[in-house]
Amino acid sequence: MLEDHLFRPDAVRLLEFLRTHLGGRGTMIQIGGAMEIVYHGRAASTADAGDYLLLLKPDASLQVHAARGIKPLNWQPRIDALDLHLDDGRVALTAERRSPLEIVRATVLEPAFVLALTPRDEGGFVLQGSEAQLRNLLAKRPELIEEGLELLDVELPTGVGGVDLYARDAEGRLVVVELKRGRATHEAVHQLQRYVGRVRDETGGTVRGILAAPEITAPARTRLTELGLEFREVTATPDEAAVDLEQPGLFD
Amino acid sequence: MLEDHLFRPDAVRLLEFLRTHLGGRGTMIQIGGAMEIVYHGRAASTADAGDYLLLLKPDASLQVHAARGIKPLNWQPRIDALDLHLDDGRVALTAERRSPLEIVRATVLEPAFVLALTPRDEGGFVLQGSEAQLRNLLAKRPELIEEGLELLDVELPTGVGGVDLYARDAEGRLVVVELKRGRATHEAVHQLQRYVGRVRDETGGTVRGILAAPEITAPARTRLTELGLEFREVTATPDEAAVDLEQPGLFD
DNA sequence: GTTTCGATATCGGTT
DNA sequence: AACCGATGTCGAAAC
Repeated sequence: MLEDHLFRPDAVRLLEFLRTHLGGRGTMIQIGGAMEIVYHGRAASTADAGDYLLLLKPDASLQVHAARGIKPLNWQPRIDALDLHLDDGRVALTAERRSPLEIVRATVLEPAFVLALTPRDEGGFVLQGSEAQLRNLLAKRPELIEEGLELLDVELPTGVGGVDLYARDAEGRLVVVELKRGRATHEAVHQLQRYVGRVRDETGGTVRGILAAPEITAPARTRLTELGLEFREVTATPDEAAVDLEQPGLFD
Repeated sequence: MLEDHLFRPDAVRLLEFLRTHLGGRGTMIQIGGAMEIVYHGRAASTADAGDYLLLLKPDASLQVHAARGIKPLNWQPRIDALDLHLDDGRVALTAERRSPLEIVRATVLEPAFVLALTPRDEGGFVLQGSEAQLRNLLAKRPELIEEGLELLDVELPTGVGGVDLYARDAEGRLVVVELKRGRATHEAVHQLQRYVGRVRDETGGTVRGILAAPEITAPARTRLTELGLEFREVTATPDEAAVDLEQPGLFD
């Protein structure tokens, strides 16, 4: 994985190292040390001289990490052009992106190390517990929401967004179900309200709205009740979704 | 910044390295090499053996990066407990978080390198062009939205969220302004609709609703018009916000 | 390409 | 601690 490295290189050697390794397909470059970072695009930012980690991945994404936080200080999801040059005896790395037009420029003041990595293709990655999985589970077992519920559609487009689950209850009334994999907030309540209103307008009949989530915030619960909508607790544990996945299914 | 390192260490030496350096305040650890990653918490995931970069920052955040993407494969914004032990001749690093209870475990199959970094405190970081800055600018210069607009309040709470700008127009009508720093979507339209409805209910008078953003999506524009609401283009360029910042201001 | 929506969202502010 | 809203959100799927 570690292809090459330099410790405390001078600017010329760093530049040479970068030019050598940046061409390689599948090569990942990491620079650690004192830098200044400038970003200009959808917004703009400047980071004064400080120690940062700059990571350039094989997919042409770039991120600059400081000592804190999951999120990088600056980043670029995809770089279209990369320029390297010496600027006043320092390596300046300018990453440009079109659409939107943005640049991130790192001026390397004092490089502590630079690594050239060639990670092998990553293995499989499986995530359990997404809202999509919960939706598939409930689509197959609508009785987990309410006994007698008959599924009509999944992800039904309404013009104001897609209805997660569209169904008919035991008494023949239409039911709109909005799902959340985590704690539902008042935003989810308003989302449900929009869907219910739209379906009412389109069908002219009685339409129930159910917010199905493992939890709901107190203010959201209040607002939900005011609007005549309902809440159903559905446990979205990864385990249950996994159990579901073990069975061959129609929607997986 | 680079305090210590090992290349291709065996498990015992890696474990010793980690135990030595993890205690240090302000120390950042990076492990690169073949690993397996397991996550269990709000969701659950497994990553098969592959080459990853594991980054443990001084703020007790952890992230594992694969060869693609800005976002880590697995992460933990804050670790409450870290366990290191040898498992079948391999270093297993288990990071636990309470509230919510979650774990990320990395089993290091073949470490390529490990670094101990002590980044100096980062320098200043300034971001220009946030919605908050746009709001401050427009609060000081409401005429940029409409001539004759008189500001009444900023971030006025309404029970369904805060109104970005609350004002009165030249003809004495109340105006609710919803701001977006980027392209406004139908969510912004519905947000504005909620605010306008709430203010109408509370005041009983005529209330105008203005969505102020640099752009608006076509569907959002259609819905906005249907609802009798208005759009005003406001350029949220970092440059203009920066110009504003150069003047000492009330809201900065 | 645009739009939409989920996310282990993260992050910061306020209550 | 819960709640709320912005984010340079990112990223993927649907159209």
